[in-house]
Amino acid sequence: MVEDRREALLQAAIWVFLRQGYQGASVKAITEQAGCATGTFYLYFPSKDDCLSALIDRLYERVLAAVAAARAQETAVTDKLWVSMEAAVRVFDEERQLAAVVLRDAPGASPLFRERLDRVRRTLAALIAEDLGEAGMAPWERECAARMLEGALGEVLVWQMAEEGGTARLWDAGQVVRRLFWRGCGLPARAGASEASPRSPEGNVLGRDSAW
Amino acid sequence: MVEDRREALLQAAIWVFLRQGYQGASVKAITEQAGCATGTFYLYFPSKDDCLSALIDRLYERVLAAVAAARAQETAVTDKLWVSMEAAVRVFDEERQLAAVVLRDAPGASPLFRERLDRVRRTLAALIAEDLGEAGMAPWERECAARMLEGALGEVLVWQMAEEGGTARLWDAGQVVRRLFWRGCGLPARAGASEASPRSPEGNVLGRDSAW
Amino acid sequence: MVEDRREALLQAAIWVFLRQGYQGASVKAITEQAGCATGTFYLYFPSKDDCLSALIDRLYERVLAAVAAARAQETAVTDKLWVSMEAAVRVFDEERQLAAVVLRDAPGASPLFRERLDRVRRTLAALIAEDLGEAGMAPWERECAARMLEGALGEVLVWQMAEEGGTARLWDAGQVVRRLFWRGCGLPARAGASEASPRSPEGNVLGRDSAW
Amino acid sequence: MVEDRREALLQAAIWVFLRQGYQGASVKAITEQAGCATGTFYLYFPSKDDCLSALIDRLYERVLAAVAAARAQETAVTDKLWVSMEAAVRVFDEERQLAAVVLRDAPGASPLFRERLDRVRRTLAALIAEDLGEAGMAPWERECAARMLEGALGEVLVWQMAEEGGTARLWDAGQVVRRLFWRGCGLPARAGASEASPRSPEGNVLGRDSAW
DNA sequence: AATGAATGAGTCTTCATTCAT
DNA sequence: CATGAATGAAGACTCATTCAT
Repeated sequence: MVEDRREALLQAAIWVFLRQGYQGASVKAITEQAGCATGTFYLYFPSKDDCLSALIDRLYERVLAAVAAARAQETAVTDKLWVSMEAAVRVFDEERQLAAVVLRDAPGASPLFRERLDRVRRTLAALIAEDLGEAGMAPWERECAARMLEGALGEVLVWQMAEEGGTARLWDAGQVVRRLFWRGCGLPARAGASEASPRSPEGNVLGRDSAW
Repeated sequence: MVEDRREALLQAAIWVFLRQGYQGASVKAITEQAGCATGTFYLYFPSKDDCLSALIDRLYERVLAAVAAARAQETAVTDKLWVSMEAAVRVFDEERQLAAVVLRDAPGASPLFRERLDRVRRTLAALIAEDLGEAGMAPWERECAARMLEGALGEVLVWQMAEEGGTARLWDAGQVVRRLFWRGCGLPARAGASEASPRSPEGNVLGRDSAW
Repeated sequence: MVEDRREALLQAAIWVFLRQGYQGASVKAITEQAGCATGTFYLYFPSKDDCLSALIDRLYERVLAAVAAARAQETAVTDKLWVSMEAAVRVFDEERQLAAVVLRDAPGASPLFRERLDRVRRTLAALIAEDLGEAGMAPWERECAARMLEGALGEVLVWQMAEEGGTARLWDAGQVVRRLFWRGCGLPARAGASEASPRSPEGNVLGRDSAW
Repeated sequence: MVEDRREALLQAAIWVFLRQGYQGASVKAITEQAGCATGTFYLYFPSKDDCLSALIDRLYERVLAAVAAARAQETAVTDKLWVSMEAAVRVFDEERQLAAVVLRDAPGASPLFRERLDRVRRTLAALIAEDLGEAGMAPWERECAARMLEGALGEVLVWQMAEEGGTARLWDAGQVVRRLFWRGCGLPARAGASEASPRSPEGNVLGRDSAW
């Protein structure tokens, strides 16, 4: 089916970009990984650039959708912020390779991607900043804090992805970031937060008694 | 002088990488910007890759030197951490273009750079983690927190560098990150911290009475 | 019907070749213009080359047929030559797009087309040369003159086709060429020749009193 | 020397275009013929297109220069026209391969070349038309006649170039065209014209007694 | 030390042609 | 007959790197 091919190519692109970087990856390498001929790539993407753009869009569609869905469940502003962060971390965790490619390679690949990435980032940052505003933070700090959160999550993701042997503990790391950010913003402690959503097989690494 | 040439080439490389990205920049563009012939580049760098490597090294030499110098002035662990962050922000602010190139382009350019970048990052992260350990944070959280801080500072830097019209407020943004991180880690409030080192012309944007 | 499809493809090919040139035109563009799928093209032509070959053949079949028919009406050699030229111009005028494609694109496209084109040209040139021989011109000049006539008519055609706004006056231009060639060959003036076959809507542009 | 390389590439391009056509010729084939590497081509021409453009310009620079020089020697209008034609034929004869490439391949290669070619053609046609005007021909016929002459000379050139075995008699053929055109325009016979400039080794093929 | 012309491997992309449906 | 997705060879062009001067 048409969508299967496109999907296979996108997955292959993620796989190859992750290993060779965007610039280092040739279209030939992608199609070989996808199991089709070079020309086939161009039946699904106008250019190599458009392929990466599609990946960027894909990641943020998923993040935005998850965040929107999570927020819809809550009424209180701080609750919305709290679940938003969780939703974002969850998507990063589930789509870790896609996320690593987009967050690591796209910014340096070309101003084009930077701009595209920034559009969605601004959307997310605006959401977070809005929440923080309602929580009483001044405008400029809000923006900084929102960007800080994005950078922190991205870095933690890329860091964990680089760990050898599939021992990545993205989810746990995401929880740490969330907690630290939360407290840093002076928001009210959330009792039992950490136990609420253990996701890593080993269970939540943060003990109940942790000052965290 | 030999060092002048090398320096001119490094500056030219920063200038060109910042605008075209690492992969998008040709050696020819760099030498033209530096005012010398293409071949001359190879008298000072074995390859284009080595040029970026030199920039990575340069940034971290400066960061590490500044951090070390700042720490030497303090005795208390929390004080060391506090001034370390300030020192890092100061270097990022002073070498903003260099920092933007290294933090934005290097990770996506090749595994080679990722590795090199990671070596120094680990050094810094270890320092921060050590401080946090003495401040009572558990080992795993410490690492996460350290990475988070690095990611946050990098993101805020790149974000501000992208702002049009030279209105970048790197220093202010760095302060916000520092404060938020500090509180997030549950470290004791530092009275009057923000007023201690106003660097942006407009003065510190965070008013004395800010909850921050 | 089968012939309809083939005809539609040939018309589409003319349309596309005229705008993009033979090499610049893709089979896909032709089939899109013809309203069918890419593969369908190959049910009617073994290759893209054969399609242009078919157009070359088509033009010269028509020219040769018209010339033959016109000549059959006359008995005197000079009369045969005179009406031959008129017949050729008429076909070029009626099939101006086809003629423009064949005369403009085919020679440069490949030795293959040059050869094919040349075969028919030789046929026509031989006819003309024969007439000129009976009119007393030496063998070598006859050949030159015949080629000259072909080149002149082709050039005038392409020139007029390039004129903007559909103001092409192919027929008139053809008449001028015919007259000039006729006199150039030292053939006896043909009284009232120009009035005999006004074809352009505006009527013959050459007034009766013209030295021409 | 720099100009040598460029010249070698242009000559190689003529050689290859003549045999394979413009589109059929690869840059690799040109550089191999010129004895240098593929990339070298791009040190001298921004693109393959620019190479053909340079050839077009070169041909017409030479034609225009020769025509201008010839005209400068004459005062009477008909003399100017007469020597103009001779000059053009001489250049076509001397630069026969260049001329064949430009006249045969350029028109079909792309609208770009058509336009470029047409600019110079208009210049030449205007000159001829002007002369014919002073000789009493009506405006519209003048233009037709000028184009006709261009087409005739071009066709005769390409025709002769296609002859096998280097037996091309371009100069002779050009003389025939000139004579026929001259008489066709009703211009006064030029006594002994043909004997004035025998150029082909075999001597002028047109006997003194020829009606021509 | 400096130059910059030359190299040629490698890239993205196009497109004539095929063939399973 | 018709389709149009798939193919893969080929081509224009780039650019890091070298080296004779």
